[in-house]
Amino acid sequence: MQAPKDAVHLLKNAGLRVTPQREAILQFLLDYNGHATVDDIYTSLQDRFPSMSVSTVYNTVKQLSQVGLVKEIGVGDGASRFDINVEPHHHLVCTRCGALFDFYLEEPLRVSVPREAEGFEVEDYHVEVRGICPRCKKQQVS
Amino acid sequence: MQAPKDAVHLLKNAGLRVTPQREAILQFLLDYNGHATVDDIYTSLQDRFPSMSVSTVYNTVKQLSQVGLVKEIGVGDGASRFDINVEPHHHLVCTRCGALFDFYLEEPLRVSVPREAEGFEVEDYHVEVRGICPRCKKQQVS
DNA sequence: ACCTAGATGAGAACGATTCTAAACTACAAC
DNA sequence: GTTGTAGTTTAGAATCGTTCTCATCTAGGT
Repeated sequence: MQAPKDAVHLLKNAGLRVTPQREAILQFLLDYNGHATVDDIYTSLQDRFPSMSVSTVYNTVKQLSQVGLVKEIGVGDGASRFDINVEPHHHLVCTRCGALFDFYLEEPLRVSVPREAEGFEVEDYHVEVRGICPRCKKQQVS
Repeated sequence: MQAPKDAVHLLKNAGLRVTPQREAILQFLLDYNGHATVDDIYTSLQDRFPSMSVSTVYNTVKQLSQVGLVKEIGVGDGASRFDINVEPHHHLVCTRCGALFDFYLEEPLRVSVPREAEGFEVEDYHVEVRGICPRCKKQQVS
């Protein structure tokens, strides 16, 4: 039996209670093509849930992360972003406009733990590549 | 002529005005063995500069970053850290206690820019390895 | 239909950082 | 040395993302 892909079943399979807000938030992330911030989610769902609080969005995305349905990515200083792509992957970040692009490593990283951290147990890693995205490059006054 | 290593000359060579606060902040970072936060700097210099404002620390570390004398590293959510080690290097982060360790890659990363980001101009990259540091591993109740 | 653990909502609180505006000072020019 | 001024510092307010509190509400098992 394959795991179903609609929000309700994903929530149930993860052992989370199904509430309208959670369903909407997860569905939003499933439909959203990119890396949404809490505010993206919050403002996009204002129409359907005028009384939903930001706390609910924060609580929900945190729980979705915990059960592995979404991945939190925090690049630089700004707001955290939430990604429905939970496969291990990395990001290109535009230092001009903040745009974010996924990328995959051709081969896994070999980390040589330094002496002073001997015994460090690696859980995972994330590569943040900074640079200028094609759009911003075009807009450069040259 | 080699570039001198004391704070005053470093500031001058970088074209920054030499103020007592700047000198003290840069000297603190030169002496500090690790990754200091703005608060570390601010509280450590309270004795010598009781009236120094946090803004000054923020302004100064920002300028020092801009001229390449220090490197800002932002891992996860907490406060930014500032590193006098400006060589390209990466970090192990303990997910329990937040401890930070430097590490170097054995070979440079090969980044394959995805199609949707064709033309992305890579400036630099930073690898954040998450895991459990040896100290926290020992303290685990098993 | 009922009960209760868990979820929601409104707003306060928080920590990191940035902004503002007035007073001060490094340093180049005289 | 004195002066002028652009750049710096200061205190505190403001901002932003996020977490907390607690009273109300509800999903879902019985």
